[in-house]
Amino acid sequence: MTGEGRGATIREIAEIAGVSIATVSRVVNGRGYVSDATRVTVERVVRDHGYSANRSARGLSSGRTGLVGVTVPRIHPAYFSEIVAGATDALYERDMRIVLCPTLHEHDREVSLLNRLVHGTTDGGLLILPEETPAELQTLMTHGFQFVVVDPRERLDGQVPTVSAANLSGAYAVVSHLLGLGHTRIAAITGPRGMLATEERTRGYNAALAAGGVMPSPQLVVESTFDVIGGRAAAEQLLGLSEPPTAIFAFSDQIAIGVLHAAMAHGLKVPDDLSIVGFDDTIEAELVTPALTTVRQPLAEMGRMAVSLLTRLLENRRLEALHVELATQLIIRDSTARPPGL
Amino acid sequence: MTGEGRGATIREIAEIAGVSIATVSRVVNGRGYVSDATRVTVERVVRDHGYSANRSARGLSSGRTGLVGVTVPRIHPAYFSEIVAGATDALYERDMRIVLCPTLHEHDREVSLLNRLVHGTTDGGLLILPEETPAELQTLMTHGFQFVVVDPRERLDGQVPTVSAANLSGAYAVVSHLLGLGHTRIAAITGPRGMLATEERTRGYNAALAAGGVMPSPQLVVESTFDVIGGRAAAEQLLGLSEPPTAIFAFSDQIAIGVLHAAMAHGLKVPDDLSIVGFDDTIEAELVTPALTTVRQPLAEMGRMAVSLLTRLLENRRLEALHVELATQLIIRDSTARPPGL
DNA sequence: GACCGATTGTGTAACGTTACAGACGTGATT
DNA sequence: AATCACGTCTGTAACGTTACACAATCGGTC
Repeated sequence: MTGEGRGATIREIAEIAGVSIATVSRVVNGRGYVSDATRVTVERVVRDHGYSANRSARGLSSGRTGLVGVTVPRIHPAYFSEIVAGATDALYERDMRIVLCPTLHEHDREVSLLNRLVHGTTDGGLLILPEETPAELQTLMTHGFQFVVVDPRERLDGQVPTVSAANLSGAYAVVSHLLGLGHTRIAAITGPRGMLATEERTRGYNAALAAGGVMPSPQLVVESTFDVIGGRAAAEQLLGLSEPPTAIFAFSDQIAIGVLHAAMAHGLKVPDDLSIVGFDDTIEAELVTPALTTVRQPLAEMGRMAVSLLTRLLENRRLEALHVELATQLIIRDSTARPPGL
Repeated sequence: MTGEGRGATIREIAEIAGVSIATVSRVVNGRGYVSDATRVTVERVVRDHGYSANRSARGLSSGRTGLVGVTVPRIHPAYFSEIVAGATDALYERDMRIVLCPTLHEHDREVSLLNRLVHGTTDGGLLILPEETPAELQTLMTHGFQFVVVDPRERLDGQVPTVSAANLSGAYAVVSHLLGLGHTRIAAITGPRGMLATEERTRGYNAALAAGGVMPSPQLVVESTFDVIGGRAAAEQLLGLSEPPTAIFAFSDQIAIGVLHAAMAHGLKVPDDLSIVGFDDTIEAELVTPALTTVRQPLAEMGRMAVSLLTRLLENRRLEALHVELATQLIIRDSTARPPGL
């Protein structure tokens, strides 16, 4: 049945140590009463024989697997990998491991993946930018699956625990910064319509313009995907206007880099001829020239926070009503300056 | 004992379908003889009740967990995440999942992690740029743990299956390209001494210089860490020489970006005043300006290949003597040109 | 000296699955 | 008629652990 994978069983350890398996179990798990003498003896035997509990058996018996499923659209973009890195780190401290499931943005794949994770594979889940509708997430909850959503795609009401960043205030800070430099024709290249991040940042953008007494102009707001290609195309559109913007607020660093490329293609110097601001503060922001002014999202921290919520959830069984929003911070680098002629 | 995690058990499915649990198991796993009629019936019941086998129970009974442990220094740098992405993808196709373990470059952490992975947690492992000494890896093997090493840090002899990239020929192609452009003062910023990647690329560098009839100059070879900071510092050193190089071959894209920053700080135009070549072809290479000429390592492919080796290993029990080296390819972009004055 | 509560240890029934050893027809072959 | 091979299905023993009920020991206290 089993492979030849070495490693003593709890029964062997018990026999060698001259105690019952229950005692060994209690020593290993650190629960229940065990005298110091017995504990020391058992611990020595365990160490000498390199014993480590079989996780499948433990999972079957206790109902805990020590595994947390993490679904994520794709591993690769820095945005996601930073969140995952934070989560993995926090889980490691709790002696738990991560089961990574990239969904490739495919809704069905994500659903089937979750179904499989639910039953006996994992203790709970972290859903990063999930494809599920709020209704599907509700269903998942009522089925007894414990999870935390990181960076929700849509607004989730009440029940589902979420961790997100302060998108609105981040966007507000960006536009205030640009207004402060003297810009008035400030464009925005948003993410896809309907996404929470897009909506919130747009609201921050509008609010800051209003506070600065600047009339918003519809043609200065262009929708895009959150990547370099989309950013570049949107920037082309903006730079082709009869009265082009002097500053562009890109809703992701990737978009901002696309803008940078477009600006160069147009022979514009950044930040002298055009100011550019990104969002996220992934590593790329500091690699490009000029280094991007951007909004720092505490990505790793979001991952850690999500783990923290999840473990509390797993212990207490739905305690606190939790929607956590972590603060964002404007990072001023070299891609923003006063508008030309000022 | 168990949590309230819903989901029917195999016994319930069997009862509803009017067959034995053994039959359900055979249908679900697609092994053994089952008549078409029974198969269809069981499949319908399974679908209707959203049944999915409890993985812990399966793991306990069959000795297979369907989980593969992946150790990786850090998740985040594109270099690693691309390999992991490839591996995850390949595992998904085999209905297996990945248990991700970042080692943070800590040798002890990696060892303890592996010890825990060995017993009943995973079926095997993928060790990306492992910290273990060859001797430790040998021990691991003789203990019956099945694994594949991706991008070995040191040369591993015979027994341990490895997947790596054609470092030597990649480096050779870089230097040939630079020589072809007319460069003769070609510097190299290597990775840390002793690492296989460093050694191989250095050999390729030297071989190409020799083939081109160019005398190597020791002061043109500088050691660095594989990151931007190290690259920048090493570049400063090279650019400060009385007779600075006209081209710099960086042993990673990160290093190359550091060089780019240093060049800008020195007021040098790339590629007009200085040609720069990277290695890896991670996304960053295309983001920066000018886009980097670099050596493409098929990172995702390496991950996929490692999975392929591992699954064969898990099925056949050590079949083929396997050291796979995947081809690299020179990608010429905008950071290389003829040397100044030619 | 009987009883109590606090400690420490034991024995064993789950947990849900797979693997294996059959049972039972059913034709074909001897 | 006996035997065999084959296809289909059943029943049940593991797998290694945890949780739980319960025994044993030991001071103290009435």
